[in-house]
Amino acid sequence: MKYQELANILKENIDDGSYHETGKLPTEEQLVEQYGVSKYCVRNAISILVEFGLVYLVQGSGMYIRESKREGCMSLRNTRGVTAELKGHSVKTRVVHLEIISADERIASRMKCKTGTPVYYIIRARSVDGVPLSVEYTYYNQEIVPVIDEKIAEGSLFGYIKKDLGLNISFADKILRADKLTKEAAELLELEAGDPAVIVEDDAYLSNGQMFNASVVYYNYKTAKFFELAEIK
Amino acid sequence: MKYQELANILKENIDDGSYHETGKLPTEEQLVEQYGVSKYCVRNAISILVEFGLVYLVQGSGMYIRESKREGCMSLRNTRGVTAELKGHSVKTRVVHLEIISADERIASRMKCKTGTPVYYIIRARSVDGVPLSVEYTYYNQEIVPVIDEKIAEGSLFGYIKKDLGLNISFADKILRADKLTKEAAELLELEAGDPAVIVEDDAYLSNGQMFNASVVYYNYKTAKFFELAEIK
DNA sequence: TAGTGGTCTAGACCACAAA
DNA sequence: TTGTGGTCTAGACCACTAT
Repeated sequence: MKYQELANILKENIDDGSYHETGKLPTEEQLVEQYGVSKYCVRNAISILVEFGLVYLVQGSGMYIRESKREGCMSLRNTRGVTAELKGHSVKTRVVHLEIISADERIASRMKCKTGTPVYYIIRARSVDGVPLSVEYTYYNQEIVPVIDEKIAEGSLFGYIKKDLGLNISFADKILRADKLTKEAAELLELEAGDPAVIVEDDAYLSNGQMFNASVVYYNYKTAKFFELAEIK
Repeated sequence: MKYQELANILKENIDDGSYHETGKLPTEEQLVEQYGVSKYCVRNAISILVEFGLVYLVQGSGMYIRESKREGCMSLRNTRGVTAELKGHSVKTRVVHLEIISADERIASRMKCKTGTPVYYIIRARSVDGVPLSVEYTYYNQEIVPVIDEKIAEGSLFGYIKKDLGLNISFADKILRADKLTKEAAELLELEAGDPAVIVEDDAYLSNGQMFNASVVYYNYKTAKFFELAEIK
């Protein structure tokens, strides 16, 4: 994809400070000429930069560089796994619990599967640079993901499903709220029961529309921050 | 814009259940023919639906309808104001405090303006159907927004800035976390000090790149939920 | 009025999914 | 193999900004 490559080039240029003097990108026309691609590619590349919050556009005026303060924050939109998100830090995952259970009504409804379907129930605790970050309670439909062992669960489960199983993960619904920590989650986060937590409920789907994973993650309120870029129209 | 109109039509069709039987939209080619527009328009329209989480695309297969459980949830990405977001409910805004102050160093750094710049400092409390939803602490640069009175602050400030002042609001950076409520915020939310809260810090910019508004909003953990759609690539 | 981003068309060809 | 979404081009014209 030409436009993805162009986006990468422009991203590097921005990081290099190549456009620092003017604070804006070359015009569409100039980019078309410089890189020998069509306007379609240029606009597609730019829209990637916009999505990442690197650039904002003003019709009739130009494409301006925008620096955002996402440092140390996690993205809610680009699910690339915590490890990739917080690179440069030591992210460790500990598997607290791992078993296969038979879906009761509650779980079946949550997982959009039949009661009795075998599902993995996994509890994982994550830490960043030695500080607890999150506790995750997650279910995987075993009919879709046949094998998960402790070693696999210590790494990126999404990565495993994509690369090793060859399944196409497509999208996820997330619901985000705050609540008091349960005693159990508090212990794993080295906090007190009743302390606040950001809670993210996550339903993940394959490209065929099947839900394969449902999870609830409790985040350490002292360290976890999320960022979001909103376009206002 | 043809593609925006087409998106609206398709959105209605989806709500009507016109595509219920197959669970998917007509093919791109069919839409091109049916609506007499180019593929460009069709794809732009579809990408709006994708952004809203109404549809997901599978290359080589089709465009599938996707229902998400955003009911009662607020969006972090599409900042249209709480009132529009939660329509069907009675959203009330009470202005707790409103004054003009001179930016000290801390505020000037936060607002990216010079110390001494006059800024509005406003505290607002919102309720939905009589239940407290949020407490907002917000600053507006008075050099950009010259006049805010209590009546204006009771309504949509963004709407006022856009429609009445004719300024172009472009984008916002948000940081999201959880923390314990202060005593003051707890009182306004009818909760206890130390109770959890989702906290959203918001920096809003005009299309010329100027920041005009910074705010911190504390949400009632018993009622406030946010949703987010993540695409996984 | 000139510069620059946004919309739209027509058409070619590629990549992936499903039968 | 056929259907369907994804990429890419060339070119016309519109809408907004800045001067």
